[in-house]
Amino acid sequence: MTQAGNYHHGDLRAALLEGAEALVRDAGIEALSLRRLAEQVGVSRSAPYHHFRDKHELLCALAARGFSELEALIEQAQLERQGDLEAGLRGFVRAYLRFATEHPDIYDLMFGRTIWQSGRPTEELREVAYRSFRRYAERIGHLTSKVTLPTGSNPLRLAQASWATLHGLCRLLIDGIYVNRRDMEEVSEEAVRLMLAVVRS
Amino acid sequence: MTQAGNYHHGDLRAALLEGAEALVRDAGIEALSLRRLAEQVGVSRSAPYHHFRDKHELLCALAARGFSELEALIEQAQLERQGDLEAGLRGFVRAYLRFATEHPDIYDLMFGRTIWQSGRPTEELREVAYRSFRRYAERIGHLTSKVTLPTGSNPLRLAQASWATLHGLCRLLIDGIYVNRRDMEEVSEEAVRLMLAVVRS
DNA sequence: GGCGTATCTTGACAGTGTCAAGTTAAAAGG
DNA sequence: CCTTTTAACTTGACACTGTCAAGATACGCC
Repeated sequence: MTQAGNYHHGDLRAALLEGAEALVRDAGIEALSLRRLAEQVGVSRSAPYHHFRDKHELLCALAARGFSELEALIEQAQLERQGDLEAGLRGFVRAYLRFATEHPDIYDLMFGRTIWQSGRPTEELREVAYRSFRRYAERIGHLTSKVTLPTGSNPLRLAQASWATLHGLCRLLIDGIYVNRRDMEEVSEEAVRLMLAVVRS
Repeated sequence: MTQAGNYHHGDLRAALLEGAEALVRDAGIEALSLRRLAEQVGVSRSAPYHHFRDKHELLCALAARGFSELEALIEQAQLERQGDLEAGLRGFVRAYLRFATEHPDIYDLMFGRTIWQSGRPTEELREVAYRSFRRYAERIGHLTSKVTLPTGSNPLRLAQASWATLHGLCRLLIDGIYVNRRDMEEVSEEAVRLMLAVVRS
């Protein structure tokens, strides 16, 4: 049965993932080809196919890693820093933006249509992705438990809409439509204002 | 000098653009290859290179077309239908979402990192894209000219943040992360509530 | 009618993802 | 300890892709 590892190479699967991440980090996602990756890791071009059915499946594994990191970020966020809702929210938004801009290609992979639209996402990926959002929604729900939302609104919808805002900001930034980082910081503060306004109505 | 057209083929440039759009519409963006396009139009594989420097340049032209359509949508929107701000806004948001979901690949092209991040966008594209947003910002500005925004906010920031929200919603939808269209309609109403709340504070 | 030039074609190259068939080496069973 | 099974890996090949260099073609202009 062999517990996945140390055959000829050692642990090729892990090495591939690590190599892929390095390649993406250093040269961008379009530089990540299976052949190049294989060469860099030091194995033949079709060795990866014994650990990933597809290039697509490798990308899913990469994205899943990203979601794990994002989930940690969400859980560690102090949404109410010393009772100050605005400061807490702003801190979280800033952290989210930093995450996206520090790993733009990974973020693109995590939320991009390559994975979700065309090829079907892995079960593993779907799980960790949805769990991330659920955690976020829970925290937003807890945050708004003491206030009354506008008629028609509810915590889940607010969570979805606010995530969409956050996500849109990140995309505009990492896709290169708005290039000025400083500007985007101010826009993100405006986004915080949007979120707060609905809570305080 | 020959005003761009009717040599051997007739007007290859236009035929290529039309063919590309059809190809994308019918089979998705990943089915659009220059060779396939050339074959479909009925010319040799490298004929397109006499009208577009690159594949990238053809994609830019395609995206520019999309922005023209989007600009028309923005200018025709009735943001204040019979004095009802909420109904007008909701109508616009719905129209924007419809635009994105009806041409998902084109929308992805218009705002995707393929064009804006990696290869530099064409001058033509940059112009029409920025003009679209400027028009939107102007309309939002006009809309908020009668109310007082929260301290720190201003019409431009509001326009940017609200577009980000809209854009984020579209991306989540067309990238296949949220698949339920009905749900997204409700989320978009929540987004409208967000925009309205900040105006009414 | 000849010339220049824009337009288009053919051949070629270096990439890509992926598969089929063969090889190696580690684990399992006697 | 030796054989058998089986997972891991390699090599060769195929059909694609974008792009370029060199050649052929046909149109507009003088």
